[in-house]
Amino acid sequence: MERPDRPQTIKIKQVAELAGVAPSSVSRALNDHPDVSAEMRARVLAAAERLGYQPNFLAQSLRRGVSRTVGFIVRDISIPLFAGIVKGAEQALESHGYSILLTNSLREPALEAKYITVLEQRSVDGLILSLQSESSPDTLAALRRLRVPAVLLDRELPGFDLDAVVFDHAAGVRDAVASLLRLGHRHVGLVVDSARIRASRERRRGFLRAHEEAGLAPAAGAIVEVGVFSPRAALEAALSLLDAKPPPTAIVAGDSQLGVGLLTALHERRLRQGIDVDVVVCDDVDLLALMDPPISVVQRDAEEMGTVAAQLLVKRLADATAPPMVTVLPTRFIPRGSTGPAKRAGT
Amino acid sequence: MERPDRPQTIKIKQVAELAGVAPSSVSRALNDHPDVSAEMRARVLAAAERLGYQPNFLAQSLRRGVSRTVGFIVRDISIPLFAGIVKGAEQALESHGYSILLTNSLREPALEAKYITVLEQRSVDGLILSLQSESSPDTLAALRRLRVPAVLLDRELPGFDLDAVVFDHAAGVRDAVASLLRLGHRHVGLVVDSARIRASRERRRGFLRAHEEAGLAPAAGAIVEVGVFSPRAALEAALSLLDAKPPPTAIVAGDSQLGVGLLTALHERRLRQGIDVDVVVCDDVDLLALMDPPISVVQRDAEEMGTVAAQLLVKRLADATAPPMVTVLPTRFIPRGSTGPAKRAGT
DNA sequence: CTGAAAGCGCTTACAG
DNA sequence: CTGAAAGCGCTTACAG
Repeated sequence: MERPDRPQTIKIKQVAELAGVAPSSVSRALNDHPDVSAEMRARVLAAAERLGYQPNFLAQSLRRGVSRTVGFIVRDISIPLFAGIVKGAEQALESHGYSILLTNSLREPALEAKYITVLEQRSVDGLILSLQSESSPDTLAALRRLRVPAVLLDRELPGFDLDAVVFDHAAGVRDAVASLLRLGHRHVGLVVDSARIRASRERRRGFLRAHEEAGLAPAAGAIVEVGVFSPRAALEAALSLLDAKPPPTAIVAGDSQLGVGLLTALHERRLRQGIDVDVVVCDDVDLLALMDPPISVVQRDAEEMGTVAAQLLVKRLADATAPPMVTVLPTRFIPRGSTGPAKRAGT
Repeated sequence: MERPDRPQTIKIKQVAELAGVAPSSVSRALNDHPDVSAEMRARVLAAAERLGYQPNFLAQSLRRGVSRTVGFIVRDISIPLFAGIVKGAEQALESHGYSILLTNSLREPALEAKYITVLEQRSVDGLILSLQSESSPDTLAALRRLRVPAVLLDRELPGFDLDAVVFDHAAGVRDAVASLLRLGHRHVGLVVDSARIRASRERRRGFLRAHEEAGLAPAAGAIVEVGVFSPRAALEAALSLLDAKPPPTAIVAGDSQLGVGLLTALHERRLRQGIDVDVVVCDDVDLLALMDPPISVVQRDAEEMGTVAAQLLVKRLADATAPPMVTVLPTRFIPRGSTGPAKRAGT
């Protein structure tokens, strides 16, 4: 009942011996070096093939000074948006021969900073970062020490000159709120994360712009900020809106977790979306369309963000001197059953 | 407007020079080698600290023959279950100094096999695998060539003697179906993935066991298998159940994607869960509890599966000779509003 | 207890 | 066009 002995890993030296040439020639032949005779190439390829030779990536990386590895820090991979981004990035990077080292910062700036350093120590060629805040001193210090390129996701770090991919949150929220105002809503609420990050600032901007364009003033206390995100804080923020006197007739939740908080709050208050309070969630999670009534959303393409981030990084690795690029990705309001004519407009 | 010159990476040689000792002594001091004098240790630590020395992981890995890196192949990280598993595994592995190289097989056996090889070439110390099938020849061949340990998630590969973590799907489905039968349902449907994987076989087993224990026979055609998963196939499988004559009074969906398929099918047929047809979904996604009525689920702990897989792998890396372990994780039926007394029992 | 040497598995100037 | 040598940045037997 012994395990069969598995063959040892084949090294370049063994290929060289079988082919009757020098290891350096094997390397050149396998790496498509121009100055290799046809005969040499054939002998080497045959020997490599026969032995099933696979070059050791670690050794190549050490010698070449390039690892074809990208570090990816997300706040929490179990949040669907981030999972989508990572999926998009992974596929795009893979097509260029890169692999992803993934870590979760769990929204802790200390971990974020630590992982930036750890990943650099692991010789990643670059980083893709979904940071928690735009002002954590630890993270900023780690970024200043960083000696490889980084692409930022949905954040802006003034003074850092990094490539970035951001969503045009303002446009989607503006369209959603404009639609609500057109439907007669006069008291629309907005729940966002801390205004210390770009995404929340942009959503607020879209919200205000829609009001401005409609010649209307937002209700007092219409915008609620969740300082540090947690499910509990999201729920409480939503409850505080629902419990306002008068309460809003429609509420926009800044992302899917805030959306879950809002729906939980509705549930606790025995209210229904689209009937008692109109609802928009900024993120299109598939189940939202299957609720009753289906929930209107501001949609964004997570995978595309990942794909674009990967492309920016690959470009940056090819040309360190090009000016940093910020790509803006669209968001789109999709009205569904949870938004409609205001029933209690002006309550 | 020049960028400030960032300091070059510090190497062991520079630490040695500053401390006035040999590089080998620096290495020993930093790696807590027993035979190092207190004075040597102090000088080296001071010099390393002063220069901000961080050993090059690639070089250490190559020399030590160990990379503290684990390869993780998931079918699709954007599926919440897998995201949860990866999160759990990442945290557990990180606490042991391991990082994760993540790849998505996209359910394609050819990619799965390729990534097993690629990850091995990248010198991972071990693999955690969420495979598509239990019988893909490419994958099995790649696994036979594999020279590092692997932990299997929710799959069984006879003849491979691998560590594995699996869910006790049968128990949760059995409890769910038993509950439905007790409530008077006499025609319960089950949608599962291909029976060629353990998870589906176990769910079917739980389904049959509940009937057996109740002394009842499952309705003809009660179990529908989705051969190769796709959203479309999931929808069609659910529709075929709903369109049966007579239709089931309750349906159990084998996982969250099949659940989405089922809910979409209900939507298309203008039926409501818990009112027209009772519904159980095997996976607790947070929005399911917020639907109206809330959906009964068979819950499992994705993060725990990741944590346990990581622990098994770490143990295996410490002791290659211990017998392979299969850890079984519980699943739990949580009744909610989408299941209740059969209204059309026996229709 | 410390240092000099060898070596992990490659690649790449450098001769020839 | 090919081979011998050096070197990527470390660690670890081996002397002393």
